[in-house]
Amino acid sequence: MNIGTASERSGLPPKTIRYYEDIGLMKAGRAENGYRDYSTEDVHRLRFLQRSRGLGFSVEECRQLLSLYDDKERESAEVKAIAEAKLAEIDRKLAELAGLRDTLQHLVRHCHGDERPECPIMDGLSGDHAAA
Amino acid sequence: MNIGTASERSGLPPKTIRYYEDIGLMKAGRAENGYRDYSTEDVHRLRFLQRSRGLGFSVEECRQLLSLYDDKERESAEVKAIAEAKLAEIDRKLAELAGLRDTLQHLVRHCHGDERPECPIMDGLSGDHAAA
DNA sequence: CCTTGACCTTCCAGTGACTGGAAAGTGTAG
DNA sequence: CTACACTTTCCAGTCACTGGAAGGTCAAGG
Repeated sequence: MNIGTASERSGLPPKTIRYYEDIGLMKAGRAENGYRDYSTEDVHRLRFLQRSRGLGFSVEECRQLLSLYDDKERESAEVKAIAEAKLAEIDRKLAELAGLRDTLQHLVRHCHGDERPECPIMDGLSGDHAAA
Repeated sequence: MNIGTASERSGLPPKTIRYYEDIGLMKAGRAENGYRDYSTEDVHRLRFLQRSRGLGFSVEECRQLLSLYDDKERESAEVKAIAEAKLAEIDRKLAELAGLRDTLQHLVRHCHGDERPECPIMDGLSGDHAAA
């Protein structure tokens, strides 16, 4: 199947699929006319990539995951370790983002938001106390 | 004061301060020897930038915020609108990240993580059911 | 006075993960 | 036959820095 179809079925834009090939993440066969040719298995690998990226794994982590995916002898412990590290990272990001949210919300709540120039948001961003 | 001192006091690396000057976000005076020269007010603006960026505002948003910061006649409503839009965006990101976390945690919890090759994480990443 | 080393300058290149667009070839439907 | 969608490659741009090279400046120690 052509790249357009593989794109639809995997949820990855054609540009991204070509990019993944460029960086050696996913190579496809070629038809006689020079067009890339994708098998159903290829589409599975693309979906795998689409999901992993969507779950926050970096391209390099996807490369690892993909090689484990291909390795039928791999140990599940290896996969679990990678996933757990990523989970911890997501938790860190969540906490950080929640902190930002609170600071910003505090600022917004205390701003009267009218035509006057006084603004606690500005004060909060420029002051020396607390914040992020 | 030199860029190194301004860097320490603002929390921004010298490279970043020069970069901000490059993109016209923050220009500094020059001493006779050609070194950049920062005033206390400059350091305040740098801190403002450091905080705003840390709170997730893009450089372009910081540019807006900074011009409002400089405009003593600005209306707080304007600032509030920008901050509220950013808050909504952070909430979206938080929800998305929480979703990822749940999916990944589910996967990790169901993986026995031993020497066997069977792995629910891999299945979850490659399968067609569910996931973010 | 000279050297050392920390600091400063500019400029160019690279990061991650794409995305956009140009120019040209291919396939298909009317 | 023509239009148009799809494909190819390649080059450039995005965002917000960051690294490094090559060279100028400055204060302290010998």
